[in-house]
Amino acid sequence: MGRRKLEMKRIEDKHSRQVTFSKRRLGLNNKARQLSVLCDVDVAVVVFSSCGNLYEYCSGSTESVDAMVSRYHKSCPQPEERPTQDTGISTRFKTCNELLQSVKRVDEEGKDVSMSDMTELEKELNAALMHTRSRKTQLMMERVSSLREQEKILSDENKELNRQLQVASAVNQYCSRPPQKLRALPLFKD
Amino acid sequence: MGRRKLEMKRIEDKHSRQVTFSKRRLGLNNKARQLSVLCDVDVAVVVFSSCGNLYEYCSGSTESVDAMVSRYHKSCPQPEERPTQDTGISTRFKTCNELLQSVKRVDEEGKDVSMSDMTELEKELNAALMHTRSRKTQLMMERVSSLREQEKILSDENKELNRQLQVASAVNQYCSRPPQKLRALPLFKD
DNA sequence: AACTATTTATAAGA
DNA sequence: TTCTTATAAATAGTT
Repeated sequence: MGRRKLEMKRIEDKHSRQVTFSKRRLGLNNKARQLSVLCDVDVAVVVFSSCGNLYEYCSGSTESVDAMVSRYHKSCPQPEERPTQDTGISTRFKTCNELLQSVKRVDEEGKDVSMSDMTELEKELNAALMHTRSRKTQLMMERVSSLREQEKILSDENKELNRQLQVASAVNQYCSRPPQKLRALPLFKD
Repeated sequence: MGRRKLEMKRIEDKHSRQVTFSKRRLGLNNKARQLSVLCDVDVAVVVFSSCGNLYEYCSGSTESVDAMVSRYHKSCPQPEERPTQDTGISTRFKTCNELLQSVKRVDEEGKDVSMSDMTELEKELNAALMHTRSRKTQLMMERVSSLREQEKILSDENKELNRQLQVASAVNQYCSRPPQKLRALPLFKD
């Protein structure tokens, strides 16, 4: 999508490649954000540039943030990943969308907004960011623990299967003795 | 981009949301692949769906997210000292502890600190925050991939054990037939 | 950084 | 699910 169709191969011109990288990296982040918002999922994008720089994007969901955060606080009292200092700021906004509307309004109305309004909005946005970050962490932690559980189940199942297999092999070994030997056994006496 | 413009908020209709998720997830992967090919960089995309499913995309078909991350670790022995991707701010502090000492000093000396010192410190703290966040994301991704790998290994082992067990049971069943029946079989003819 | 001609992605419909 | 198509969005090359 541009003045001409690009071949899907490495752009040889260094400058063009850099420009395309900047544009498309932002584009990718936008796509990730849209997917996350529209479909209510969490998305992370990580890009390692060839010279070793790291770029990442990470989404947060807007759904029932407060409930999530408090649940997370209750269930995860881990010192290492304590969600960011809850400053006691609570948004007066019901939804993240409402908050974004305010930002848009400020953006559109331009200079008609007071300093204190902006400060307030900054606080709100910061609080929303905290919540989002907490939720992201929580989702990842949940995913990790569910994988751990799955691992435990599989591991147990594995042990049990191994045991059964051992029993089965023992029986097989018994059965695979030559027939004449079998006939001599008490089991076949009658 | 479609028949009508979509509001950037959670799609409430479950079916539409699912359809959009499928389409856009593939779209995101395509964008990631294009970025990776055109600009010669490595890209990873991780999606956690709300019901806990994990979808990953990773440029370079042979390289897992995990491998990518460890490669990154190797090439950057001191990630905490690298300038951040977004701000380009690099800390003049060798350690996080040194930074914290500065904060403490500011806190104790109270008003004797200039505005520009505070601005500088704010920048440093912000940079440190960025690094911490990146590292956290990386560590979590690493954990998720290694757990996924472990899950795969166990799952394969499980399948194989089940197969072996099935064979073993079949043999057992054969062996546990009553002796008179066994004697009638061609195997015991002579 | 903006612009704009094109290409690409995709929402809704079938 | 898959295809089609009208339309929105992204972006390659230009300024």
